[in-house]
Amino acid sequence: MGHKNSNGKRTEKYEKILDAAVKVFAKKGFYQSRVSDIAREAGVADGTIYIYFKNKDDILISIFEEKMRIAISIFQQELAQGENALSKLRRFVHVHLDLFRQNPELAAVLQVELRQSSRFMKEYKKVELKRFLDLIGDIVKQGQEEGFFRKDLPVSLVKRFVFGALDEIISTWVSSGGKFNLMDYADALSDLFIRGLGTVKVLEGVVDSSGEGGVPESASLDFKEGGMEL
Amino acid sequence: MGHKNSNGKRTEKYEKILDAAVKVFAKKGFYQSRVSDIAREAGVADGTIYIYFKNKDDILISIFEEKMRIAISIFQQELAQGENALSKLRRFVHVHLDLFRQNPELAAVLQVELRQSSRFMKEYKKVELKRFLDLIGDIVKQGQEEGFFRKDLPVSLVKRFVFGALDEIISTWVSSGGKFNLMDYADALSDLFIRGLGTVKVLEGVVDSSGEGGVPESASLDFKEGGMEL
Amino acid sequence: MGHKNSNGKRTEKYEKILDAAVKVFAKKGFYQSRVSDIAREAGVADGTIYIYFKNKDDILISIFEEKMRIAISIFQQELAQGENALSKLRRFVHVHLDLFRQNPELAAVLQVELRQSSRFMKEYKKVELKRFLDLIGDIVKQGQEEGFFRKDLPVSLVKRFVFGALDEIISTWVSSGGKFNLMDYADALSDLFIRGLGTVKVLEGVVDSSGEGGVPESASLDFKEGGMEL
Amino acid sequence: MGHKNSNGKRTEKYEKILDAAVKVFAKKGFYQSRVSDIAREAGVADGTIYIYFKNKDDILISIFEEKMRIAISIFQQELAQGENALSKLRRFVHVHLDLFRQNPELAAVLQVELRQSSRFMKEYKKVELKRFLDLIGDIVKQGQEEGFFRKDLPVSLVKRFVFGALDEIISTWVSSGGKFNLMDYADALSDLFIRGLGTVKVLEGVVDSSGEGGVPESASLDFKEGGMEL
DNA sequence: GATGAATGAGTTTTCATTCAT
DNA sequence: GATGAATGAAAACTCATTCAT
Repeated sequence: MGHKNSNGKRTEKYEKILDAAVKVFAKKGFYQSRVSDIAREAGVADGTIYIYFKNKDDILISIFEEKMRIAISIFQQELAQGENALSKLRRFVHVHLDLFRQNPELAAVLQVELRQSSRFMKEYKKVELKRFLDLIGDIVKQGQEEGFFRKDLPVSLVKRFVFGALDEIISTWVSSGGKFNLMDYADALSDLFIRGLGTVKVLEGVVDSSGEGGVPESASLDFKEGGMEL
Repeated sequence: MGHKNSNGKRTEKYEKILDAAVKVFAKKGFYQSRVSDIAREAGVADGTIYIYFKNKDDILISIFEEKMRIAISIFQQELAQGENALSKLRRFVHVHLDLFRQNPELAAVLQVELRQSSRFMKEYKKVELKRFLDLIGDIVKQGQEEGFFRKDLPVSLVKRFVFGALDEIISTWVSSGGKFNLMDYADALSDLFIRGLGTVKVLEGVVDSSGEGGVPESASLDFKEGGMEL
Repeated sequence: MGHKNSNGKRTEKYEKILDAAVKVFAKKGFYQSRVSDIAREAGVADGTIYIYFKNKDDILISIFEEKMRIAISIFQQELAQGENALSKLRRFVHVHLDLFRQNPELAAVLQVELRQSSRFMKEYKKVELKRFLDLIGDIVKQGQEEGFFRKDLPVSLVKRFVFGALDEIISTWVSSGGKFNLMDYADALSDLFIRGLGTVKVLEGVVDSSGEGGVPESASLDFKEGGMEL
Repeated sequence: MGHKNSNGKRTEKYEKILDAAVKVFAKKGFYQSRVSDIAREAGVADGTIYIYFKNKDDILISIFEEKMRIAISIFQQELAQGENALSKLRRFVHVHLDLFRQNPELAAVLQVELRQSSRFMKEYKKVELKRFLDLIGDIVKQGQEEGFFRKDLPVSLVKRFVFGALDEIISTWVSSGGKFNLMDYADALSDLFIRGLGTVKVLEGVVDSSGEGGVPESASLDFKEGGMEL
C-alpha cells in the first residue's frame, strides 16, 4: 500500500503526486484532468508519475485505497470511544462531516469522482465502500441489539439510508465551495437518523404523548430474504 | 426544449437518439461512451446526431432536461392528489422509486453520470435539480405548516436529506443490476423520513409512552441564516 | 484481404496509404518510420490511417500480405509456362529479380524490414514466406523427379539455399540504391544453382571430361529425418 | 575498440554489458529492447551503461565490431591452414556454421538485427561486413587463379552468393530455435558451392560422362565493369 | 435532411539519457 | 566509477466534429 523506497518508507514524491491528484481531480474531475495537470501541480515531470503509478486509473484507485484506509482507521478509533449505538451514531456523523470539512478536496474526489461508473471503479468501489458502509451497519446492528433501534428494518437498507443522506449533504457543501458551516448540521442529522430509527424506548425522550401508542406502521414491514445487498 | 421540426413536433430521430444515449451512457458512462456508439444504437449516422444536438455534452444535458421535465410533471400530477404533507411524502417516495424502477437505464444516467463534476454539468444540475429538490422542499414546508413536521430543521437540509437517502437506495439498486425489488422499501423509507421529521403530533401514533415527554434534543437546534442552499 | 468499400472495391485511399508506407518503410525502416510520415507521404491525415489499418504493425503486415499475394500469383503464372524444372528455375530467378527490380521500394521493405524479429512478424513471415519458399521447393522436387537435380539433397535445404542467395544479391542491389543492373546476374545465378544442383545428366552438357568419374562426394550425404524445416 | 581502463585492459563490466546486450537483442530485437533490460541482464545500473557506451546504438555497433573482429580473426586463422581454395571454402563453410552454432544468440543478433536498415547501421554494416565478405572473395579469387573456379563470374557476385546462401540457412536454424543440427549441412553446402563454381577440372571428379562436353552456357556470361559492389 | 469518410487536435505513455549523490 | 530517480521529448492512437456528397 503506497509506494515505498528501499527503506520501506513511503516516498515523498509519491505523496506529493497523490495530493496533487486529489487537488486536480477535485477541481476538474477525473476524465477532464490531464496527467500533465497533476504533474504540474505536483511539481514533477510527466514521466515521474509513471514511476509511482501504473497509469492514470491507478492514481484514482490509489487515492481511494490510501484515503479510505486512513478514513476508516480514524472512524474505528473514534467509534471505539462510543458507549452505545446512539452515541456512536452521533460520533459517526460528526467525524464524517468533520473529516470532509477538513479535506474538502478529498471529499470532492471521493464524493463525486468515485461515483463514476467506469467498470474498474465499480468493482473497486464495491470492496472499499463496503467496509465503510459496514461501519454504519455495525452501529445499526448494535443499536438493534441494545434496543435503541427498530429491528424491523434491514441493516442493509439503513446503512445506505444513513450514508446517502450524509453523502448528499456533503455533496451540497462541496458544490457550494464550502460556503456554509458543515458542522452546524451534525446534530440535526444525527437527530433525524435517531428519530427515524429509534424504538419507543428512544422516542419516549421525545414524545410526551400519553396516548396508548398505536403500533408503529413500520411494524408491518416485512422484508423477505434476498433483498438489497450490493 | 427538444428538437422540433417546422411543425413544432418533436421529431422521431431526436427521440431515438436521446433514448439511445440513455442506454449507452447508462452502460458505459458519459466519458467512456463514443458518439458513434450512440449513433449505432440509434441506427443513424454519426453526423446525424449533430443535426439534433450541438455536441456530445448537449446530449447529456438534453437527457437531463427532457427526462427531468417529464419526471417533474409526473410528480406534480401525483402530488396534487395528496391531501396532506404526510401522504404527499409517501407518494413522493413511491413515485420516485417506481419511476426509476420502470426506467433503470435512465436511473443509471441520472444517478451516476450527473454526479460528475464537469463544469458544464454543475451548472445544469443546479438548475434542473433544484426544481426536483423543491418538490421535496414544498412538501416539507407544507408539513411544517400543517404541524406534522418539525419546524426547527431548515427545509434546505431536509430536502437534501430525503433526496440523498432515496438517491443512495436507488444507486444501490442500479449497481446491483436491479436484483432486488425496489418497491419493497418504499414504506420503510417513508417511515424513516416521517419519524425523523415528525412532530409529537405524528409520533404519538408511534410511541405509547405516557411519560411527560422531555423536550426533544432537536429543540435546541438553531440554524442561523446564510446556511445551506446550493 | 485489402480494405474494401461497400461495393467490395478496394478503396483508393487504402492503396495510397499502403504505397506510401512501402516508400517510407523502405527509406527509414519500420521502427524509424512515423505514422505521421506515412500520412504525409500518402497525403492524408494521421487519423485516416487508422480507418484503414488497425495500427502501425498492421500496415507492415498488410504490405506483406498484399504484395506477397501479388508476387506469388505472378510467379505461379510464370512458372506454369516452364516446361521442365531447369527452365522453371531459370524463370523463377528471372522473375524474382525482375519483380524486385521493378519495385525497388517493395524489395527494400520485404528484404530488410521483414527480417526484423518482432514476435508477431516472425509468426507472420512463417506463413507467407513458406508459400514463397515452396514455389522453389516444388521446382526442386520436380527437378529431382525429372532426373535433373540430385536427390541426395533435402528440398528444405535447397529451397533456402536458392532463396538466400537470391535474397542477398537483391539486398546488395537495394543497398546500392539500384546502381547496377540486377538482371545482368540472372543467368549467372541460374547457372550457379543448376550446376550446384545438377545431376550428371545435366553436367554432361558442361563437362567434357573423359575421366572415369568418381562418385561425387555428396553421394555420401545422408540427411536423417527431423532436420531443417522452419 | 572496446572500453579500456587506464591500463588499456578491457574492463569486466564492458564485457558483461556487451554479452547482456547480445542476449537481449537476440531475444527481443534492437528496437524492442530497452536499455534497462540490458542493464538488468548485465546486473548493472542503467546509468552505468552510459559510462561504457555512448548510447544505445553504440552498443549494437560495438557488438558488431567486437564480435566481427573476433569472428574474422578466427576465420583468418582457420583459413590459413587450408591448402587450396577448395579446402579453404570447405573450411569457411564449416567454421561459419560452427561459429554460429556455438553462439546462437550472437548469430541471432548478427543475422537478424543487422539486417535492419537504420541509417547508422547501414554505414556500419558496409565496413564490417565488407571485411567478412572479402574473406570469401579472397577464397574465390584464389580458386580462380588455381583453376578450380570459373573465371567468368564476378567475385563480387560469388561472394554474396555464398554469403547469402549460408546466411539463410543459419537464419532458418536461428528461427527454428536451434532445433536441427546445423553442421549436418556443412558438406552439402560446400558441395553446392563447389559444383556451382567449379571448372571442368573440378567437375571431372563429379561427372563420369565421356561426352564431348558442350560449352557451358555460362561461357557467354560477360559482366561489364561498374557492376555490383556494395 | 442524412451520411460517413476524413480530419487533426489533444492525450497518455514510453524510454533513452542525464546528473546529483 | 556507479547508481537509479527524474526528466521530457517524442510518438501512437482516439474520437468529437465537420462537410462534401
